[in-house]
Amino acid sequence: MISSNLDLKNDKPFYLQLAEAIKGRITDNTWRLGMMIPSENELAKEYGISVGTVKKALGVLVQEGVLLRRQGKGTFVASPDFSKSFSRFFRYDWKSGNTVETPGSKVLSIKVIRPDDIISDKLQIDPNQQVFRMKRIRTTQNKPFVIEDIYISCERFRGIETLTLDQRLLYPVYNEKFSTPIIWAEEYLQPESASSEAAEILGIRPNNPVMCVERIAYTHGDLPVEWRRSIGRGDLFRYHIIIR
Amino acid sequence: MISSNLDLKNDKPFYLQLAEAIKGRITDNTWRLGMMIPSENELAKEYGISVGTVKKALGVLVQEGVLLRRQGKGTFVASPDFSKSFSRFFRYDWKSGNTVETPGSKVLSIKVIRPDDIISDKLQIDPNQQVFRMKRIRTTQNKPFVIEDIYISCERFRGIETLTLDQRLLYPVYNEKFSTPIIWAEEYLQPESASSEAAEILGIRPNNPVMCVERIAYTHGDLPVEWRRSIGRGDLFRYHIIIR
DNA sequence: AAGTGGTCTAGACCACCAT
DNA sequence: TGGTGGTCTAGACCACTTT
Repeated sequence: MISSNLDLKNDKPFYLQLAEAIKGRITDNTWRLGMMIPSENELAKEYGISVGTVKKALGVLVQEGVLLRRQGKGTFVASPDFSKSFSRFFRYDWKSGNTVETPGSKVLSIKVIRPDDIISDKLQIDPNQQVFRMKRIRTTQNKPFVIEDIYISCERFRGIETLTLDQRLLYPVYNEKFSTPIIWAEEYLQPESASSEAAEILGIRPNNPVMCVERIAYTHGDLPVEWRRSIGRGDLFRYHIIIR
Repeated sequence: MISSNLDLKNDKPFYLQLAEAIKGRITDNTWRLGMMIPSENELAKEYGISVGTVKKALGVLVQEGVLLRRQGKGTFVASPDFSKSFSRFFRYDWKSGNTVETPGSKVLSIKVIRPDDIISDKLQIDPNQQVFRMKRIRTTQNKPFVIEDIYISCERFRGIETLTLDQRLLYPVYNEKFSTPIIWAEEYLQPESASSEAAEILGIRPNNPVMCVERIAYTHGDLPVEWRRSIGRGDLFRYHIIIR
């Protein structure tokens, strides 16, 4: 076993060093999403530390959402499910007892472009590298309620333009076809008035209120891999957040 | 020492029982915001459990933001600072290198009213109990950018109408004058078009975009104590959120 | 029965803070 | 110097899952 041993000279405690080592094995795809990682006893033996310290390291990663632990079964690399946190933000339950419904989606266009400064900055890529620009609409009950403008690196997502993306969530595609799981994201929200083009697509009147959401989605290593700008119908948009 | 001992028959582990017991002492104001609580050794002795288990209980509460621990000093009841999380949501750094500025505030009116169903429901109070309704504007560089409509229980906040509230943050007042610290809050955001009255106050045109934020603020025991509805100028509003 | 994680103990040693 | 929390050990016993 070629174990990358822990460093006594490092001022970081063992449990944090181990947590980073585990994250490293996930980042480099040694351990993939959903896979079981070695047991507490194996890790303790491999790194030459006590089981208690291993437990502490694993606890940190569970807290961060990187790992899942199941008593009697094992410890697994977590598979973040963004479709859930996405739908949380829509008032699907607004004035109706409807069941939750996954929004439909339709790709309007995918083009290869040179990124402008904002996009290359957000995606942390070289401005000379090309990116895909995808325009997409999302629907509920067959009516468009969100327009999305999505930018991703051509290099990382080479070939995505040949896939069938209609009616699919993108993040599972990123994960399964391009080994790029989305781990976390940040969003910026602001209210705007609908442009005439947006209003026409969304079936509302120009200058009606819309919510503009900018999102940067990150994979392992806090690497940004997608930038998107969404315009949502104001009357269907309700964002819920807990502040602690 | 009248120690409420832990329950072996309870299926909850000791460390969770202890965490709840500590939260109870904070809720009933035995231990107040900012106060130091007994040391690990004292708690272990008092409850008849090992120090390791106490450490685990305290770790849970640190994670929840209830406690703060300082090596060499002690463990303290955390004082949530909402002014910070509030200002996070405004684009004070938008297109300018300005330093962060606490918004000014001016109370337009405080009235005693009977709550409607929505408000008595949100505040979980009897519909026959009276509430204060406060209208307030918040300013930056002496220009209004948010209109607030705030509802609080007359009983809990008896006498607040006699205080000088202009240019003050409300949550420190709740905490210091009424022993009601705000621990957490939930918000609902949606985009709207400015009404003519709102537009006049905010210095924008009717139907310009505004952000509507509804907030329920909770004190200890998840008890709602304030409901507020804010209308913010769309061009000055930018909400930032991290999704994990 | 064997292996997993979950809880708990009773220590040890360290780093930090006050006095 | 004594008290605090932070790290770490080397076990024990339990609950759960799989074979």
